[in-house]
Parts: sequence; structure tokens; C-alpha cells
Amino acid sequence: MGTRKQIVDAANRLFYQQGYERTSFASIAEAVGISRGNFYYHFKTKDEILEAVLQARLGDTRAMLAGWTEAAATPLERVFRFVDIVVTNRGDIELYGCPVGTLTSELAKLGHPSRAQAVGIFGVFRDWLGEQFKELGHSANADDLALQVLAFSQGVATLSNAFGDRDYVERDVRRLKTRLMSLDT
Amino acid sequence: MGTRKQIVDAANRLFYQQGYERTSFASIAEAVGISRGNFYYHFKTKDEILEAVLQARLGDTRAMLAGWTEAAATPLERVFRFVDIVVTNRGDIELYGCPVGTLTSELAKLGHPSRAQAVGIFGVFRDWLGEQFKELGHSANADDLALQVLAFSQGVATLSNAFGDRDYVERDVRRLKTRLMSLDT
DNA sequence: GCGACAGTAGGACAATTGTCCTACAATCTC
DNA sequence: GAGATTGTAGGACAATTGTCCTACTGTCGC
Repeated sequence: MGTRKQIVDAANRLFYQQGYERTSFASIAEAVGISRGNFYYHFKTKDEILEAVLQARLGDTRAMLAGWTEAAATPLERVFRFVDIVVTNRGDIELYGCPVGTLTSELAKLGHPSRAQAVGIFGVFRDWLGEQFKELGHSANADDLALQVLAFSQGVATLSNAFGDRDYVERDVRRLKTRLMSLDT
Repeated sequence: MGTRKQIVDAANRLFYQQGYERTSFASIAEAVGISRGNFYYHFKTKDEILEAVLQARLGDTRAMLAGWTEAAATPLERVFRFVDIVVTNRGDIELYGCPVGTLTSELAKLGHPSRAQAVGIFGVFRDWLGEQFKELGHSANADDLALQVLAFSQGVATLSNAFGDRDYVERDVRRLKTRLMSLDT
């Protein structure tokens, strides 16, 4: 595997687990197993790595959603896949929170120029969810419903990270699904 | 005002606006207008400041909730006060997110020993909300309802920070209030 | 074989980090 | 007023930060 991709992958993981500010050039280089000097050959600044990571995440997100669009037959099932993230990834979420939400708020605090790109990942989810609700026949408030589902997953992820209460998470997921099913009539 | 309190206040604000990791001794000292050396007289380590800040936040939170308990006549009104936070503090939330949620997740990523104390602030809100739902006659699922309301505010705060969409925030607040009112019958 | 070039290693660089020490100023006690 | 205590200033300290440079190794086309 190309060194550049290895760097992006390691940075992606470390940014998620430790935060952007905390993660240093040295720790990324160590994780990949290359020298700090070589690092500079691939990325001039830390911001450049962040941009590459955000680009990768954007691509991964799009690919994941495209996969769901294909794999799940109905729009409701697709939304359910999204809602289930907090259960599927509960292990990581309990430890590090939601990758999108935590990075977005960290970049907001840092006043980082790439903040908009991080918000863009939220935007991809938002648009995709909106599409599903449109297909469900809720064109008028599709975006509003998308935001509600997005907010749900962010709220549950934050509490999951804080309390680690798996019963609550599953309870709330089931509750939202029930609400969404009553929408599909 | 005592220097120590000034330090805690400045650190509290800076931890919120810039994050814990980003905020340095130097920037706190500069904000207060004292020398870095004097700083050491009041707090030996950065962790000590964090602990003092968390203690202060815990006290502030308890005082605020006690005030609401007195000021608002019904438990439903009290819960509404909480829900309204995302509207009342929208300016700060759009810029820096929720003070509790963002600090908790940052400390989680850092693996910081004070993480539990930060989660404790969430716990104070959780318990207080649970009390209100008990008074509302929902003893059986009071804590579950408390978690739902907590998750709501975290979700809306995260999206408010990401998108800055005030219409959505107000819409969702009104929506939750309607749901809560139907609970009070 | 040779020159060009992508990739890597190691380390220099100034700046900043958290931590800690010593010396001075102010205030209080007796 | 003398002495002790509390508070403050300024700077030293090693470690780490992001950034950048130079020298070496391998591989390629010719």
C-alpha cells in the first residue's frame, strides 16, 4: 500500500481517537513506521493532512451511502441503516464519540479553515437522508426530517460516549424506528 | 475579585471556546493579566485547573437548576426551561457547541482522568430532569425520559454548531415541547 | 553503465509547551 | 518597627511542537 494512503489512514484513525489538536506529526509517523522527515515529502503542513483526511472521509461516506442505497430495498430500510450506526459502532462511539460530530466541533473551536469541509460530511448525510424521505413521499419536509434523524444520532452518540448505557441506546433506536414507521403510511 | 477565581473563570471560558488541549497556561495567564510564574502559585498543574473548572461548573449547574426549580411553577415548565437552552444560548452554541457535551467528548478522547467529573455534570442534568418527570407522574420511565431530553439537546446543539440553522432549532424545540405536553395528561 | 528522479532517513530550527525555582513586593501579626 | 506570611514577577528548564533542509538509497529510462 502506498505510503501516502497509509499516512492518511493513520491520521484518520488518530484524529478520531485523540482529536486533531492532540495528534502530532510524530505520532502519525510512528504509527505508519516512517521517519518524520519522510513525512514532509508527502504533506507539507498538518492542515494538508487534515484536508486529505476530510477528503477521504467524504469519499468513504459517499461510498457507504451509495452502498446502502443499492443494498436496501426501501427508503425506510435505508434510513434504518443510518439510525443503526449508533448500535453497530457502539464500541468506538463509547470510546471516541461520533467521528463527524466530534471533529466538526473541535474544528469549530479551533476556528480551523477546514471546518466547512467537516460540516460538508454532515451535509452528505443530510442530503442522503432527505432523498430517502422524499422517496417516502415527504417532499415538503424531507430536509426537516433529515435534520431530526441527524440530531437524534448525534444526541444518542454523545450520551453513549458519556454514559455508555447500551440499553438506553437500543431503546431510543427502537423508539425512533417506530416513529419513522408511522410516517410510512 | 480573588486571583484564583479570576483564573478559574478565564480557564472556564477558554476551555469552552478553544478546548482544553488547545488552551495553554500562557493564554490563561494573559487573559487574567498575571505572569505565568504567579500562575504556579495557585495551580501546580493544568489538571488542577481543569478540576477547579469542573467543580465550578458543577456548582453553577446545580445553582441554575435550583433556581429553575424555584422559579418555575410546574415540572413541565422546568423541563421547558432546559429545552430552551439551545435557543437561549444559541449564539455561543453556534460558535462553540454545548459546553458539557464538547468537553466530555474531548476528555474522553484524551483519556483524561477528570472525564468522569465532566460526565458528572451530565449526571446532574439527568437527575434533575428525572425528578421533573417523576413529579409529572412518570416515575416508571423518568430516567429514560430524562435521557431522551438530554439527547435531544445534545443533538440539536451539535447541528446548531454545524449548520447554524436557527429556524430548525426553534422548529425542533417546539416539536419536543408539543410531545412533552402530550405527556402531561 | 549513467543520469534523473521519487522516496526515505535523520536531524536542525525556532517556537511553544507544562513545570518549577528564586527573588522581590505587599500585607499582616505582634 | 521587625518578622513572618502571602502573593507576584520573571525567567530557567527539558520536552515537544510544526516546519524545513540535506544527504542517502533505490529504481527507472536510455
